[in-house]
Parts: sequence; C-alpha cells; structure tokens
Amino acid sequence: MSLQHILLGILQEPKSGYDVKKMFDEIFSNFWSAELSQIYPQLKKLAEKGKLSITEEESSKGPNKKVYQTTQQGIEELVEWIEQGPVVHTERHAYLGQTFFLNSLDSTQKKIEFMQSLHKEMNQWHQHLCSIMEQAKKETKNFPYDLSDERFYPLLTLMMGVKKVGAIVEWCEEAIELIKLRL
Amino acid sequence: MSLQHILLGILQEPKSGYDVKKMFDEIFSNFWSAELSQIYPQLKKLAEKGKLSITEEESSKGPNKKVYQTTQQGIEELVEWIEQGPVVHTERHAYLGQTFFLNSLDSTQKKIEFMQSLHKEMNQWHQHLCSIMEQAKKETKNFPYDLSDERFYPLLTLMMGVKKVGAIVEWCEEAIELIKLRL
DNA sequence: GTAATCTATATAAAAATTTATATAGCGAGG
DNA sequence: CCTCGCTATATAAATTTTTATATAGATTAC
Repeated sequence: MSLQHILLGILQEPKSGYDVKKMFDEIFSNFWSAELSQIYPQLKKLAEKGKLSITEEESSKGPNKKVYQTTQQGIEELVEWIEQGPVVHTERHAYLGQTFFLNSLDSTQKKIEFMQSLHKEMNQWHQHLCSIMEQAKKETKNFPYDLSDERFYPLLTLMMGVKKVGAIVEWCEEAIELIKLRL
Repeated sequence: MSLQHILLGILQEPKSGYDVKKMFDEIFSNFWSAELSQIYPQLKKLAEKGKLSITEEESSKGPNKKVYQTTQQGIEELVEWIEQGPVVHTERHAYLGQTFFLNSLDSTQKKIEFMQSLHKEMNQWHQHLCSIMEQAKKETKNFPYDLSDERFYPLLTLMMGVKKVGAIVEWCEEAIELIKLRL
C-alpha cells in the first residue's frame, strides 16, 4: 500500500498527523492526496506494527500533539518499497474519462467550455508550481547542483509536476483549437 | 463515482462485462484501470438503478453473454457528470512518492537504476501509444480534421497520453543526468 | 465578549478497490 | 483424449478511500 509507505517516508522527520495532512496539501498535492480520516487510522496501524514511534507533546495551540516518527523497521519497509521498482500503470485521471465521452454533451459550446475550465484551473496550478520553483532557485546558489540530497529528490517531483501540468495546459489549448476547427 | 460514469460512457455501445474489461486494458489504460471483480458488481448496481439494460445473448465461445447498454436515464447521468466540470486534483502517482524519498536508498547506483527502470518502461509505453497514433493517422485522410466526433474525443485522450508519457521520459533523462552530476 | 477560525484527534458509515478464488464451456496443440 | 489457455461470469474477504460528523482548546477579528 502506497499511502503507508509515503507516511513512513514523511515521518523520517517527526510530525503530528495534522502536520502530515499539511504536507499532503502543500507539497504532495502534485501526486498524492489523503484525508485526515484516512491518515489517523493508518498512523495507528503503522505504530501497532512497530513501524512508527509515538511521543506525546504539549501544544501551545489546542490539545496535546501526538508526534510520530518512523522507526528503523519502518525505514527498512520504505526502502523495500522503493527497491522493488517504480509503481506505475495505476493512475486514474477522471478528467480524461470525461474528455473521452465529451461528445455526449449536446453543443460544441459546452465542449469548449469544459476544456476552457480545465485550462484555467491547470494554468493557475502551473503558475503556483512555477512560483514554488522560482522560490527554490532564489534560495540556492548554483541551483540545482548545490541542493542537499534531502532537497534534491523532492525537487525532482516538483520538476515533474511542472512538466505534467504544463503538458495539460498545452493540450487544452490544442484541443480547443481543434474543436473550433471542427465547426 | 467516476468508474460508474465511465461504464455509462462505454456502454453507449452494447458490450459484455468481459468486453468492458478489454476496453479498460486496451484503450483506457492511459488514464483508468479496473478489475473484472470491480466491473461486474458495478454493472449490476447500475442495472438495478435503471441506468443500464441487460440482454442475454448466445455466445459461440464459452457460456452465454450478458450484454449491457446504457439507458436514456444512464446517458443523462453521464452528461451531468461531465457538465459539472473537469474532475482534477485526485491523482495518485506512486512513482513520484518513491522519487520523493529516493534518497532513502543507500547508493547513487540504486537511485540511478530506479530512474533507468522507470525510463525504460515509460519509453516502451510511449512507443506503444505513438504506434496507436500512427495507425489512426494512416486510417484517416486529412487527420485529425476528418475524424468523426465519436473518434475525435477519444483521440484527444490519446494525445494527452502521448504528451504525459513523453514528459515522464524526458524527465527521467534529466533526472539521471542531474543525479550523475551530483557524484 | 463573542463568533469565527484554526489546531488537533478521532470515529462511523458508506463506497470503492484489490486480491484471491470458483466455475464452466470451448478450442487448440500435443 | 487430455491439458492448457481463453472466454465469461461471479463471489468472498480484505483493504483502501471518501464523506460526514464529533469534540474541544486556543487564537483572531470585529
């Protein structure tokens, strides 16, 4: 199960469940999403299996924190997951399912609007990702060569995110042009 | 639920559950996957809700076929799904999760091998998609303008597939170069 | 001061998905 | 003639994921 392995990866740095959720929303949104109601039970399970340790900490804001951290055993499981090779061909892109059947909409206008709406959203996301990338560039001299390993591999996923979302933006533009030419 | 809507889309042409599975493996593998054990119960559910009709047909090979077809009610639900706008931000890319934590592997060689393995697989898939695209080009004069609407929108998803997989191939190459430069 | 928002943890119920398994006819190869 | 593989349908069990809901202290905005 990938979510469990991602949790083991995240919690190499100690974090609360709430912090983990923030990681998903801010940094992983590119390639993974998870709800708190999924995260907490999985943390519990991993702790029961001895892959995570739990420490209670007082919190300045709100009730006490439970801080989770990956154990040696947990890291071993993470490594096994990565060593077994890249996990692919499991992707689900609902928007492409919708596109496949876009002809079910009764007017060309509606089809174009669908694509424009996707274009707008992807454009915004693309700009967001680019601004994060710019930030990283500013912060590191001789980017990306001087990045620490800890920052470099996460950056690779950001690079892929920019590429992927950029490809969707391009594709929307081509699709809109082609649809208009069909009139 | 996207799978149900995709089934409603596929079954605008009458098909058996087995045929539907083949569609997923051959044509939808780009953006969606589903097992037979998931497909059959969903077909049953959709038929119970009146979104699909069932006709039994004799088969030349093996036992009788149940042929499913989307009803008017089913098409209305499909249209609603598409009209509510593109469904995004739900994607899960396990390979990017692995990449994010690639530094957990203890040698540069293993990291490079991970990327090379991904590169190889994506390259093969890219070529496969390109050959399908070439085939379509050959079969249609004045491609893609003279395609029927029924063929055009599926082609759009193939175009996106080629773009996406091509982007991954490119990214793998860049990543491998960057990792080597870090030595 | 009080309402709204944020931090924080969690459970229940429903729905979706995966993995494993069962069955059975038919055709092809040896 | 017998085994293997393919077509075809299906169920059981386990796991994963989503959606909804509950609770409660602390902070911020008005």
